[in-house]
Amino acid sequence: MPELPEVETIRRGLEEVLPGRKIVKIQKNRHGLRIPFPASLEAVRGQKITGIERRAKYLLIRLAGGQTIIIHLGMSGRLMIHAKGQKYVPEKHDHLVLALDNGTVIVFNDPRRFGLVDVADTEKLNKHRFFSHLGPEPLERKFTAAYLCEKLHGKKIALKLAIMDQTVVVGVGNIYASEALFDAGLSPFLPAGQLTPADAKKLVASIQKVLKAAIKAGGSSLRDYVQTDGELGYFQHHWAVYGKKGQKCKGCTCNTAKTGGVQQITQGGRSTFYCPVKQAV
DNA sequence: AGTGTCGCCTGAATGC
DNA sequence: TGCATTCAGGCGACAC
Repeated sequence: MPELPEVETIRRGLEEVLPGRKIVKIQKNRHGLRIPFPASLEAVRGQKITGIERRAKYLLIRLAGGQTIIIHLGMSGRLMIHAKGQKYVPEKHDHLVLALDNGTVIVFNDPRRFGLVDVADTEKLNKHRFFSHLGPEPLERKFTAAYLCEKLHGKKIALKLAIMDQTVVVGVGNIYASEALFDAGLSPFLPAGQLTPADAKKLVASIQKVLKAAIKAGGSSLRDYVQTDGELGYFQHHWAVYGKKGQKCKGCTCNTAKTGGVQQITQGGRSTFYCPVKQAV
């Protein structure tokens, strides 16, 4: 699924082709995805795109008219760019198609339909229901060990769930939560409020490290992830613990015959992978 | 308020 | 072989 690094990679791809272009056609192939397509989506026709930004896992397409198209890819969403001259052949689950004034076609395909598209006034975006409650971006200065300790103070919730909480920090999904905790050598079960300042420092560094590495790799997390240029990519990414149940963790020095290797358990209805040796409570 | 659970959805993987 | 079941998960809604 697209997590922050994948969304950032897509943002960079879109930034290459969208700014300066005008949207000339909007084709809705169904009434909506997780939420209905807004009536105001029609009003973006004829508008010029001024920039592409990202907040958490949301893509933000800025329009000259003062509005922003909000796109979330959910679990299985893809954006594909068909440059002028590349024939657009409709595929199953192509839900929204935007045509630009230079012949480029942007397609939002999402089999599982957990994604969403909305339109909002750019100036009021921070008050929008998708954004008003969000915590800091993990790669920005506000996300520090001191902030994390203070935010988690008194919480009994498991650390893994805490760092996936959008109000704590955005963009850390199920895969990177497991990877970051492994990198930091912290137990996913630790009551979040018990995180020491020293370990918070490690955790912040590890979250930033794994996200940056994934962005550098060009986004990576799902097998069916497709880059915005339509090319398949990065399926070969190797996780340290994610998806490695029973196997040796990255750089493993454990006696896996005894430990059973990487453990897979469920927290909050989601799979958590961890090394019982390096991430002991 | 903090915490836990559910449901949305399809397709791949697994089970019998 | 083929059908049925399970699993994957972001995130809002809801229950306690």
